[in-house]
Amino acid sequence: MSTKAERTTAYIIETVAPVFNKHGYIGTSMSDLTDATNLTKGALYGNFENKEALALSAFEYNRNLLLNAIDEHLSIKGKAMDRIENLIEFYKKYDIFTMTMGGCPILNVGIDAQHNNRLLAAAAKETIKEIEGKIALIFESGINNGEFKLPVTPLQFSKQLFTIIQGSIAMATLTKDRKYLLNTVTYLDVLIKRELK
Amino acid sequence: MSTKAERTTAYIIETVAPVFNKHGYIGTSMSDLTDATNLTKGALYGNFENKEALALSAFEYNRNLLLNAIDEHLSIKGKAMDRIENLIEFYKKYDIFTMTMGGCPILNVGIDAQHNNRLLAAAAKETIKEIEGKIALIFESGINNGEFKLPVTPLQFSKQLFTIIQGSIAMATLTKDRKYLLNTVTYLDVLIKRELK
DNA sequence: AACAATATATACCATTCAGTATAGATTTTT
DNA sequence: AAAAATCTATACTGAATGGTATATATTGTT
Repeated sequence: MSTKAERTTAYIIETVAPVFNKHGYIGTSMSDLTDATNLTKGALYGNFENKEALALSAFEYNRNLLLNAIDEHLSIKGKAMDRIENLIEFYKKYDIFTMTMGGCPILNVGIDAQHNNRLLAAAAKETIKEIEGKIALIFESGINNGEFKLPVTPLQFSKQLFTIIQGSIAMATLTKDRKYLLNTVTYLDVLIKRELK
Repeated sequence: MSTKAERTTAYIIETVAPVFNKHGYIGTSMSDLTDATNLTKGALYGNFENKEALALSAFEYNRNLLLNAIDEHLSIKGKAMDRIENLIEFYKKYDIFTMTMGGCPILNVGIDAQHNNRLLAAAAKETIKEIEGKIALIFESGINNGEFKLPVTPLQFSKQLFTIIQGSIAMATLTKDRKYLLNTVTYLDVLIKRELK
């Protein structure tokens, strides 16, 4: 069983995560957080050292949700190609998935923190690396199984795939139009099948 | 000849634009702006109604720099395909181009303003539409000249092209690695030539 | 149930925030 | 060059900022 303190710490992170993700590090005030949590400053500062620690925990929380979802979609039974397609299907509905967290945490935090907070910016960058690595592993297994060949290294191919995905996320976010996700990610599906043989 | 007041207004916008673009609307304080301009609040508030008007003018300034550069690269002599390739070459060095303004204004302002400022968010969205339209016009002329055919409408093709470009911009920004621009935009070049015939 | 440990609420701190009134300086016009 | 118009510096608001000290509740342990 978890102690009460652990549960409130978890509650704070969950509640605070979408607020930080939406309004950014500077754009989020401590009073925004006391409003959202219905707790007082004493409670927040009792559980976290300062605003920065809160923001970092909040990002880590969203990041884990995302990485877990990616792992889940990449670990289905079947060929490597099936796993990649399953991931692409996930990104078609990425806007719905990130709804509760208030948008893509990588994009939001990464851009927001760029010139405002070193640790957050580094965390976003690190998350990208992790995702690229996960996708690359699938491509690698597909090559080793003799399932397909790639024109470039698995990591390079993974990077280009994720770049297009992140592009459609950015465009869908900036224009508030989910068609960018649907169309481009669908196009991506066609593209990969053509490239891999 | 321009009056002194017009020149200081222009000076303020130029000086303030990269500050807003880097630190965002909320992340930029009026004292940041007095520091950057070496002017006082009186001067700033004498030339602009408030912080929001300043931020809007700043974005408009960066946006115009970008749109002019795009127009320039799309209006060279030659076939439609040459113009598109010339634009792609421009985006290969986009990080250098946006250096002085502190990064891509569409991405930075669009993401930053998403939940913080309606007008700025709308302005970023509108700029995307304009760029997509400009690119679509070139594709249209290429079709009308019998230069190539497209698998989808010119605007749709333009949107997908720009999505991939914006993806490489986002990734290059988030990871501080310009290889994303080089690789993906190069890949884009190959892709288009294959798709268009 | 009583005590110790911990968690939360309250009231406060100095600082910074966007914005303003006004006086003085500088242009522009006559 | 004098007068009118405009622009900028200074000093100031009240409100909000992140953070803290401390008192009061609420836990967990004996």
